Amino acid sequence: MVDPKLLRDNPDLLREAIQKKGEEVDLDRIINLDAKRRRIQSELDRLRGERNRLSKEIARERDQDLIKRAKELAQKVKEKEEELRGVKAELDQLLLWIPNIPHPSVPVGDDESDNLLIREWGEKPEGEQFLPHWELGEGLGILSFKEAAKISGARFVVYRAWGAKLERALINFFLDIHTKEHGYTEIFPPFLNTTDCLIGTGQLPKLEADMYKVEKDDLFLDPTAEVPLTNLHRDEIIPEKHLPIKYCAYTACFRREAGSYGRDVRGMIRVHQFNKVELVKYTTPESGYDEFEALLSDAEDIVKRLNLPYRVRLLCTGDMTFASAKTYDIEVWAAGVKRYLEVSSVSIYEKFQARRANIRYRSRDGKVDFVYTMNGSGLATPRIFIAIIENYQTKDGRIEVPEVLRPYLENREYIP
RNA sequence: GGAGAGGUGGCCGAGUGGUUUAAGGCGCCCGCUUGCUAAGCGGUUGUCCGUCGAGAGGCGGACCGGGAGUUCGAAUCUCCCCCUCUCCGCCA
Repeated sequence: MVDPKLLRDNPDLLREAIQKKGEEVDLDRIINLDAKRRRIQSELDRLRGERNRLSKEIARERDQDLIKRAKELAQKVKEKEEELRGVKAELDQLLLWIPNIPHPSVPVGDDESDNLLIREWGEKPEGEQFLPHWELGEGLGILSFKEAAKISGARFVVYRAWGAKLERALINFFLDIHTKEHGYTEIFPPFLNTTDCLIGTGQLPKLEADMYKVEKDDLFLDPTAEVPLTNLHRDEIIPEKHLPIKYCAYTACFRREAGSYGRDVRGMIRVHQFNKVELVKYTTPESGYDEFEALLSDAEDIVKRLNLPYRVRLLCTGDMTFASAKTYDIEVWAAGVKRYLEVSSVSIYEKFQARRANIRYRSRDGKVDFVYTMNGSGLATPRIFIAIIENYQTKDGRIEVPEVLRPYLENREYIP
C-alpha cells in the first residue's frame, strides 16, 4: 500500500505512478472517500467524547434526564459508527488497488522492449547441435511430460532418475551457498497461506486469477516463498538491532498462468508447479537500496558458479509488477531453445508490503516506522535445469555436470 | 472430528458492568546514591486515527485474539470466527 497521506499531500505523485505502471485506478474517488472518512471520524470522535463525559456523570448520580440525553447521544454515535464502517471498508478495499510508486531510477516504458540492459556475463554457446530440453530430457529419460500429463494435465513435469537427482542437487546447492556464504537464515515454511498473507505481499486482490486456492479452507498455495517469508513478521515491531533480517527458503511454487495459454507450451519453460529458492530481506529504509543491490549480486553469484551465460535487465515501469518499486531480472542463455530465460526477478517494495502486512521496526532513538522489504529468486529451478542440460550437452548425447554440482551428484562428471 | 481450558502492554500477571486514567512485578531508558562483575532509591516507559502546531509537543478518540451485539457506560455480559494448550478418536 502507498502512504495514504499522499492522497491529500501529493496526489499527483500517485496519479503519475498509476499512469506509468499502466494501471487503471479511479484516484479521485479514493481521494474523496478519504476526505469523507476523516470528516466522519472527527464528528464521531466528538460525539464519543461527549457520550463518555455524560456516562461518567451518570456514574456519580443517576439522573433520569441525563440518561435520556445519553441515550439520544448513543443513538447518534451508533449511526456515525455505521457510516464510518461503510466508508472505511470501501476505502480500504480501493487502497489495495493503488500500485507502488516506481523508483526514480526506473526507466519509463510500456513493455519488455523498454527494459534496460544492465550487464551481460559469459560466453553464449550457439549452434544447431544444441537440442531443446524436451527432446534431450525425454531422450535421456530424465524428464517426462507425458507422464506428468497423466498425473496432473498440461504444464507439469516429472523428473526421473538423474533428472530427479539433478533437481534436488540444485535446490541443495542454492540453499548451501546462501546460508553458508551469503548469511541467510534457512526457513522451511508451510506451502499454504491465508488470504491476509497474500494481501500483505500484494498478490491479492489483483492477481487472484493466477493462484491456486483451496476453497474449503480459504487457503492459497504459495506462488512464491516470498509470501510466507515476508509474512513471518506480520504485525510486528522489530528492534532495529535485528535488522537486516535475511531469509532463504525452498518451496514448491504454484501458478495457474492464467492468460498465457498460447505461450511456451512445449517443455517446462512455463509450468504450473516449480521449485524455487527465494531470498527475502527486511531492512531499514536507509540501507534498503544497498541491501537490494547486494541481494541481486547474491542471486547472480549462483548463476556465475554454474557458469551459465546471463544478462541482467532493469525492468521499465510498464513491465514491473504492481507492488514493486524497482525490479531487476536475471536471464540465462539456454542454447537449445536459443533464447534468454528469466530465472530470477529481484524486487524492492520499499514500505509497500510493510504497510499492507503491518511490519515495522523501532529505531535506536525509539521511532517506529515501516521496514523496507525486498526479495529475489535465488534461483528458480526449471529454467536453470533447462539451461544446464541444454548448454552442457555433449556430442555423445550426455550432460556434463557443472563442477560445483558434482559433490551433490555422487561426484559424477556426466549424467546419465 | 468430540470434550474441556485459555488468549490482557516488550514479558509475567491481576482484573465478573461505572475513580481502570489497565493494579503489581520483571525488563528497558533516564537521574541520584554507594569502595567497585552487584545492590538501593526516584522517575519514565505502547500503538493507531483525527486535529492544532515550524517543531518539541498539546488536545480529542480508539485499541485487552478478530468481528458483530446488549447497555447511558464493556477487558468484564451475549453471539460468530480465529488461534494456543490438555484429553479422546483418526492418521504419515
